[in-house]
Amino acid sequence: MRITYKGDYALKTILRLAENYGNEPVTIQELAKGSDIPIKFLEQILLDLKKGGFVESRRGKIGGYLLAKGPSQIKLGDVIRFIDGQIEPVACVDNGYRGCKDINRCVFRSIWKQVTEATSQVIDKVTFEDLVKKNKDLTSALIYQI
Amino acid sequence: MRITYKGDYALKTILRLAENYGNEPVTIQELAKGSDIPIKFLEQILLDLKKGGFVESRRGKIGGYLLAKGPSQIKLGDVIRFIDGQIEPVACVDNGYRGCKDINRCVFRSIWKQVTEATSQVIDKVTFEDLVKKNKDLTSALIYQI
DNA sequence: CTTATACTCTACTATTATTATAGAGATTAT
DNA sequence: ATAATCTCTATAATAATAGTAGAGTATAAG
Repeated sequence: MRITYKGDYALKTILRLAENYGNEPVTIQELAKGSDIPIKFLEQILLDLKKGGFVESRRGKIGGYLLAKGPSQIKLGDVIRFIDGQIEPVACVDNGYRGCKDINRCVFRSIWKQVTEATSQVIDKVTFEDLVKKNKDLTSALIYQI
Repeated sequence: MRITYKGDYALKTILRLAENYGNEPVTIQELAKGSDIPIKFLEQILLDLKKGGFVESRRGKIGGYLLAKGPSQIKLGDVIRFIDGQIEPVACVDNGYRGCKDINRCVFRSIWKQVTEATSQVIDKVTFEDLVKKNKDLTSALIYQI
């Protein structure tokens, strides 16, 4: 698995919208500025996320973006897989793969499967509800420190 | 972590040399042909692996490549890290990273660390001695099947 | 019904990493 | 000497990533 900038931006944006869940839509402008993301790049990412069913949009004067479902219903792994593709470290773990002559004899393949499985365990057990909570705790802990 | 073709070739080559451990050097020619790797590409990879202390070479008529240490002393993770770089899914897990404004408040960071840790657990516990054995078992099982 | 605001869509460009390919040079066993 | 083999550097082709540009569409509000 490799998280690209696109993926990183997508995750940050979803987190931001998760924190805003239940409130008014947030504009691309605000999202971009708040997370330090190039606005035109974020536009594309948001369109993707919309196609993926993660966000909804409203046009016009009081437009912006909203989470399409509750933060508890979006797993971290869902977004990662949708934006950055399969989490496998090599293509050969994928079922459609036909690059290797004798894939069934490949001792590495089972290793990649183990890595994939271990990674899934981590990213599929965390929802954005968890992340919102965690983020709140982190921030308040920091304030308390000061 | 992402295994590139270069990494894949490197692993296959080390495995091949591990199987040959204790015997005569194997030429690039043979290694390339046996694992279906472009020969000129493999040349470069072998030079890298030599710099990394994984293999030794002999020039001249009966030249070729040898493993520089015992298969039990080479972990899968060693080769992966050396050839394909850090196994972290994003750069920010790396200590030198300074891309994020408030990295200490990043809820994703701990996730990436967990993924990294889980991946290490898999790739650092397997040596090429293990892989040679596993490969032998796999092959004989296949023969037995026929 | 006009206007300002905000999302939508498609095309294009720059940069970097990956995956090679090419060819001249150096070493060594025979 | 010479044939076989590794060594080294440069270059090229392709694809992925990251970002930019601009014209178009929808909508709330006056």
